[in-house]
Amino acid sequence: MPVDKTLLSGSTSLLILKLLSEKDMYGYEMIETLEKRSENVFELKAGTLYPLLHNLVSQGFLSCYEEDAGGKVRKYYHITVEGLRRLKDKEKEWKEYANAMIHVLGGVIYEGI
Amino acid sequence: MPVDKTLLSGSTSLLILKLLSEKDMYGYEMIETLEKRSENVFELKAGTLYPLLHNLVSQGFLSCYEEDAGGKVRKYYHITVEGLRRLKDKEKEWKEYANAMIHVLGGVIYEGI
DNA sequence: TTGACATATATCGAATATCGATATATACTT
DNA sequence: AAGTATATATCGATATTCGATATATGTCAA
Repeated sequence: MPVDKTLLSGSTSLLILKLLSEKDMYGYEMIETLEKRSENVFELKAGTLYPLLHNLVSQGFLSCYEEDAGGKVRKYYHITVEGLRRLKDKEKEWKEYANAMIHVLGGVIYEGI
Repeated sequence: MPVDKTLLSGSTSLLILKLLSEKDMYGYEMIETLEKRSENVFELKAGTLYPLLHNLVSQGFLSCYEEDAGGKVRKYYHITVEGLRRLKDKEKEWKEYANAMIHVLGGVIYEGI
C-alpha cells in the first residue's frame, strides 16, 4: 500500500542516510530494504534514488566505491562523518515535523519520537 | 523553528481539511491557527495557501462564502461531505507514512496514530 | 495626520522533488 | 531462446512550495 509520493518529499535523503548508518549498501539494495522495512509503504523508484545518491556524494555526505559481484559491478555507498551529522539533524527535524502534525491532527503528542 | 518545507509536501491539504473540519475559517485565520497549534513549526505562506484553497474548492472538497468584518471582506471556507471523506483518507495515509518512517528510523511503531 | 504595521486576498515565476519512461548490460531461470 | 531479476543511469513531465510582488483597509503611535 504505497502512500502519496509527495509525502516522501524531503524524507527520502533521511531514509537513505539512516540505512547507510547501519552498513554500506548499493542502490538496488536500498530500494529493496526500504520496501521490506516499511512493509511496502515506501516504493522508492530508481529514477529518484540514483540522482539523489550522486547528489549526496557531491555534498560530501556519502562516499562511493565499486565492488565486483559475480560479473556485475556494484556501487557501494558509505556514510561520511558529515553524513552522520546530517542524519542526526534530519532525524531531529522529522521528529519535530511529525510531532507538529500529530498536534494539529488532535492526537496525543508522541514524546518517544 | 520551522522545518524543511519539503517535509510539508502533501500534508498541507490534510492540515487545512483538518482545521476546517472543526469550524469554518478564512485564509489568514488558517495560517495563524496552524502556526500557533504547531508551535511555529508550520509557517504556511499565503502564496501556498490561497491557490491551494481555490484548488480544494474546484475539487469539491470545500465551499466558500464571503462575510463582512469591519469593512474588510473575508472569505470563509466550509468543508463539504466529500471534503470530510477526503480528510479521513488523507489522515489514514499520513498515519501509514509516519508509522513506516518510525519503523525505518528504528523506533517503536506508535500504534496510536 | 502621517507613516508604519497588521490584516486579508491574490498571482506569477523560480526552485525543488519525485516519477515514468527509457536505455544499457549481465545473470538466472524455464 | 526468451523472459525476468539484478543494477545503474538520464531525461522530461508533473506537483508543491516559496519569494516577490500587488492591492486595499484598519489600527496605533509619533
